[in-house]
Amino acid sequence: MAKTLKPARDAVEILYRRFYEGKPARLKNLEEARANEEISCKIHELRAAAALTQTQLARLIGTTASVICRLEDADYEGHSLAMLRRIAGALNQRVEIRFIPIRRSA
Amino acid sequence: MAKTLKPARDAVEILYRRFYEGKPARLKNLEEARANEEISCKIHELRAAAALTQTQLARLIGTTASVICRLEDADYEGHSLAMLRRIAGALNQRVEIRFIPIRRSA
DNA sequence: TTGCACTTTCGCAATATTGCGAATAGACTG
DNA sequence: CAGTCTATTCGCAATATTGCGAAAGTGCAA
Repeated sequence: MAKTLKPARDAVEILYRRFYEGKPARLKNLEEARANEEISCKIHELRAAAALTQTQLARLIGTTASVICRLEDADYEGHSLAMLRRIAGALNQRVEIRFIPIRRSA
Repeated sequence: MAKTLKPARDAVEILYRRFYEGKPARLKNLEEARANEEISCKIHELRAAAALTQTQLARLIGTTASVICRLEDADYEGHSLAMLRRIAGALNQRVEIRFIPIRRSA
């Protein structure tokens, strides 16, 4: 109440301050969630770009539509390299993995 | 016997022709093996660059040295995104994943 | 040679991911 | 409306990855 913070710009910023700012563990979870979401999104984009249905892609990699659906769910946390490679292979892509340094802002 | 191939340059090329050329399944396995080897190598390099022993890195990510050793084994096929992220996180890196189109040479 | 730190290999239990069918929901068309 | 195609959710078995200790293999220095 006291410290007179300058007013937050919007709801997102308010929520960020309340739940994440200065809480490394939560920030880490947030980053993981974003990373998973990104992968799900890429899989969906790749499939869409190839103009395939979930069932068609599933058959290409030897599994079922429900599995593809699970992979494209942004909340899915079980992404594996093996599955990414299977999908990439079916769509004539390869998976590149890079480790990128993070500059920590103290 | 007949077709009069021009002589192969070296043993590697001979072996390549005998076992891989024109055999997509084997080429795919070869590519996977190379990808796994590359990841193992990167993990090792990252750890070396951070000047950590396997035991030290293991403690950073909450596991044991034997696990790290397994990951750095070039023949290991079980690399997972989860583990790569744990290692990256401990070493202040992030894992970037990209799908890259393969130009198929017919 | 011994000691010491580090690495590697092995086996098995614990956990996580995948396989897959069934049921449901949504969108679109005739 | 029914019919069709697509997407989503659920549960559980099958497979894959991880956890972890014990034992043995390296390399180096005293």
